[in-house]
Amino acid sequence: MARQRVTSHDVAKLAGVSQPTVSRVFAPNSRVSARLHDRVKDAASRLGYRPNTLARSLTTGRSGVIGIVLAGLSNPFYADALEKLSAALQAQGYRTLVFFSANHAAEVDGVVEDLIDHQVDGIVLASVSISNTLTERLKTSDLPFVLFNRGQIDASIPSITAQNTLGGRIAAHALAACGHRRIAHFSGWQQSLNGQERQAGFLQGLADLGLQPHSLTDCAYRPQQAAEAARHVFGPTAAERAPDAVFVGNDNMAFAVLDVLRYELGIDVPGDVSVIGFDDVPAAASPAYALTTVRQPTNRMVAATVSTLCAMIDGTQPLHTHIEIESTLIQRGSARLPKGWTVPLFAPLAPDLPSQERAKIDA
Amino acid sequence: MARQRVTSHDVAKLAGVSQPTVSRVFAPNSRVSARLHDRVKDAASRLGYRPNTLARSLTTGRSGVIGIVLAGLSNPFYADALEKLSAALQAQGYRTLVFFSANHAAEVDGVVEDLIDHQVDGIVLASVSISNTLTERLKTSDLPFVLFNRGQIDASIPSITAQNTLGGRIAAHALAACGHRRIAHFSGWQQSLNGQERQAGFLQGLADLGLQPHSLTDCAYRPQQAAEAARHVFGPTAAERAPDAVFVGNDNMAFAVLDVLRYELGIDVPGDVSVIGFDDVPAAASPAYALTTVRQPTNRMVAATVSTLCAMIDGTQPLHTHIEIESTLIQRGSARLPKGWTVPLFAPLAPDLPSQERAKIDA
DNA sequence: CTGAAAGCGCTTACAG
DNA sequence: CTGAAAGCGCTTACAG
Repeated sequence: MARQRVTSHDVAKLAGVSQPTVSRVFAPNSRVSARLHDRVKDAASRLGYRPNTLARSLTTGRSGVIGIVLAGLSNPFYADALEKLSAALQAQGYRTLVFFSANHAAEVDGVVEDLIDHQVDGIVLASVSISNTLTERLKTSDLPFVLFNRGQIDASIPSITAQNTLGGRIAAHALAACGHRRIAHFSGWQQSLNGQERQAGFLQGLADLGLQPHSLTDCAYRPQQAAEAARHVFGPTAAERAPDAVFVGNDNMAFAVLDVLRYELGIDVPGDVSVIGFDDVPAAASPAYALTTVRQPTNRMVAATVSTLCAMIDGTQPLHTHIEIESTLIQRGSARLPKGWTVPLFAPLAPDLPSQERAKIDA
Repeated sequence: MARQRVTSHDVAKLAGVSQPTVSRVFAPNSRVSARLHDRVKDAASRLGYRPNTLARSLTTGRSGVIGIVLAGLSNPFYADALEKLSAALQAQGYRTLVFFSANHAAEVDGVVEDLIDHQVDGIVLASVSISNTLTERLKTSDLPFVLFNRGQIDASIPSITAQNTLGGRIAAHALAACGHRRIAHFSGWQQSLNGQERQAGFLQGLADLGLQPHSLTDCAYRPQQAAEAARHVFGPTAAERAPDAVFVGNDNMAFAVLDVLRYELGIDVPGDVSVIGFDDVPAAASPAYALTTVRQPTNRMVAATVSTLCAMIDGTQPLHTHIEIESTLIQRGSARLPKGWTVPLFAPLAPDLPSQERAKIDA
């Protein structure tokens, strides 16, 4: 099977030049006389020649491909992010090798070895479950990588997230402003920093107001678990008095909660219960959900991720190891906020991780 | 920047063997004595050696990567398909290089050149807008490729789709069985075979019953255009009598139609109007939509795609150039079908493209 | 500006 | 089973 038969040697022969000259004609910045240049271009197009990227990568040591590791695409936040990451990377001249790894840490680790074998120039880790041993491995591998939408205790590892803690705090204040006092939280995975921070912010927000949470349920970012939690906490068999509001750890879970509330339990949202999500995925804007939610600005998170990674690849120390993009509340119909209510200005939070640098970006 | 420093030479030196022996230890089927094998493995793990895939690819001529070209992920059908394609390919030992290309044919073409340069072993084209010149180019390039969810007039090009024509026909019969007589179609892109076939099937189904369509609107697979069409056809300013049912070219557009009908126009679905979609994406099952739809069996389409592509890569002629996977109606709440209604058994359709082989798979 | 030479890190006949 | 040799298709100093 001889695909891609024609090489620079063939072109050289036809054009009557040396092989390196052909190579130079196709190199970004090379000095070749106009005469030879044209002769080579001519021969190349007659032969249908295109440089073999693999061979180029082998000599230059740069493959021009970035690996992206994702848990999956069933959460539209990641589908959107992947598409945007890929576009932004492509704009920088990179291709993207995409790996999906379910949430087993072992699997993620294997995937990364694979990525290293393929000589990727850098990695974006966008999977929530990344073992610390893996990030350690990656650190020693000397391969540039950044965590997308995934915090990390280790302050030296570059990561880009939204303001998770602030977002949780905003949600608590908003729900309280609706008049609710029995506010539950169906949280994201409490083994992930994202999940922890959103919950911590939520508790902080309640504390600001002298409130206690109705209950805290770890739903692990799984819609099914969130639906279960909704049945459990709002259903007829609930042990204690049901909450009158719930802050859900992400939109994808919030949709499941809304479905259970409205169509299984016959609860009116926001008449009886208010719901606030996190992410602002496209479906949140659909009138079928009209989900009030804390927005993660994907575009800016992607831009920060790509520029950080590119800087690292080019050998520049990134300015900030951790970048937090502003989270804002998007008001729609699932929480009965008073007209004209706006998020209060909080005193800046003491960083919950003292060693962690934080850069608030507002471009 | 010396990443991946350690090579087979380093390992060879440490293990006291020749470099090719190291190579053999890491090759799938090589004969190496147990003693040397262990010594090499040992040295390799002490050095943290892993074979350089790029170098291997350069010599073997196989990169182990498959290119996937997609228009985008905003349609959850493709998000789901991408994840499954990637998993199935990975199970066959392939990695996936993913390219998104908006719907400009020129862009898709550029992407494919890029893929060829990267020495992919094969390509899955899952973008609706692929120029015929491109498929021609691909054919001459001698690179195995298959069209996923995208038909092609040229019968020699392998493609895997659902039974689009049959699906459209089923939708027409189902809507008629609801008692509707003014049935509109908001179609998929009429420049694509998928869109054409679904519409042709729909018209055929109506013709079976002696019916005429209320109207045909090409919505190009864009939810926005479908929403526009809904406003236009069902809105108060509609020129003629509004339809009482609509078959929408895919689910993603159907959601937009449902939103307009219910929340902008106050039309009861299915009380006033029945809606049927195409795809059966996960959100169709949500009670917020409860969309009755023609199912495209993604799993089986993916399996057929991967096995066809792998066969081609291994030099086997694929048994069928065109594989159509069975389409079935999923009954939910957006069409008021009589209890117990089932799809009639149709006489097989004369193939609308005489030259095209068709294989109905029912595994 | 251009060519001859060496090398990127593997694999694969070819001998032994 | 194992090693010496050649080669995959490029790029990059090195001379000229």
